[in-house]
Amino acid sequence: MSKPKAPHNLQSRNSTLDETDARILAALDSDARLSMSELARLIGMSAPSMSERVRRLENAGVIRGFTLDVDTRAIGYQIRAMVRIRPLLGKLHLVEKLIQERPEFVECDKITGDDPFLARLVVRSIERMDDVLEALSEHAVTSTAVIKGTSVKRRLPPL
Amino acid sequence: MSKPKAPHNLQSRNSTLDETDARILAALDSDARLSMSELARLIGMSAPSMSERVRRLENAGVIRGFTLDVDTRAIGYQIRAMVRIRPLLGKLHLVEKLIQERPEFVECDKITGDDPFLARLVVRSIERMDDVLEALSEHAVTSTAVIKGTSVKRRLPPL
DNA sequence: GTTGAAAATAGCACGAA
DNA sequence: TTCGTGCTATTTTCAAC
Repeated sequence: MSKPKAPHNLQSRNSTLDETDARILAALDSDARLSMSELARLIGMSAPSMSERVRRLENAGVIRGFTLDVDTRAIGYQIRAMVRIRPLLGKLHLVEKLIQERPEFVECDKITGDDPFLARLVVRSIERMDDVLEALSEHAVTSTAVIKGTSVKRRLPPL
Repeated sequence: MSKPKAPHNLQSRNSTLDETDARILAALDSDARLSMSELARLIGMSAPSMSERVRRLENAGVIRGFTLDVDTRAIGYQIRAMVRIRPLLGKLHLVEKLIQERPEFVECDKITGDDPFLARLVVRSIERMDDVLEALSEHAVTSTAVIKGTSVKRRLPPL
């Protein structure tokens, strides 16, 4: 009775997610601490199968981890900003190291264009922001845009 | 094995985190699915107390939620980019709505400066990226920087 | 994929510092 | 208040199918 499944391989490559996987990811994205049993109930299958599916998604590298969404304001970090960083000639690696070592930079991507780095900065106050940027000013030119609000909260792309 | 706790209220305001809370947040940030018992073992306290602390961090709004870290490449989204978006005169709200309705924009902040929006875009291919940007071109000017890599993976600010 | 039993865990009431 | 203990309900895991 092997019915050849339709090769609806919509993914451009890799780990083909079926619709169940998509629903699992969506559910876990909204609450990563859902119990496997509850998740199984939601999707409509048994707990052991659910555990196995989730484990597979982890092993396939689709799920990289389970993380926290922390409100940095609630712990005293009042200011968030996006900072474009252009190291002076020959200082690319030094500047990258400085960014990595400054924990107020909570995220940093390497990007194409005039400014090699785009970093997310979280600080307790404007004064502190100035300190952080000042520390870079000897080695890089920075452009800072303060975050006024959020239009789209982090979410998954269409599955 | 109890250490005398000093009221070192380091937070600039709000929800004072003690050192235990900081360790809890750090542990959950690296694995948000840690069981309360295991977490309790790590930190050195009983499971019920741990549950209560975590619940308090949630109620205080410090922990906003538990989320997934998904590798979008592993599900076929090969390209990531940061897009600065400047709506044409009078089109601010329209453009914001367009961004929100386009699921490939997985995050968007409202920022100060010439470009009101800075969005993270995740697409399956360059061609698809062009489609998305083209759809905005009638109402906004965009500047796109493709992400080549990561210097700092999302992390918590110093606690 | 399922079921069912054993081990681990979570949630609750209650008492101690 | 915050934490610990002991109890019960739930969940996880492992085996076998």
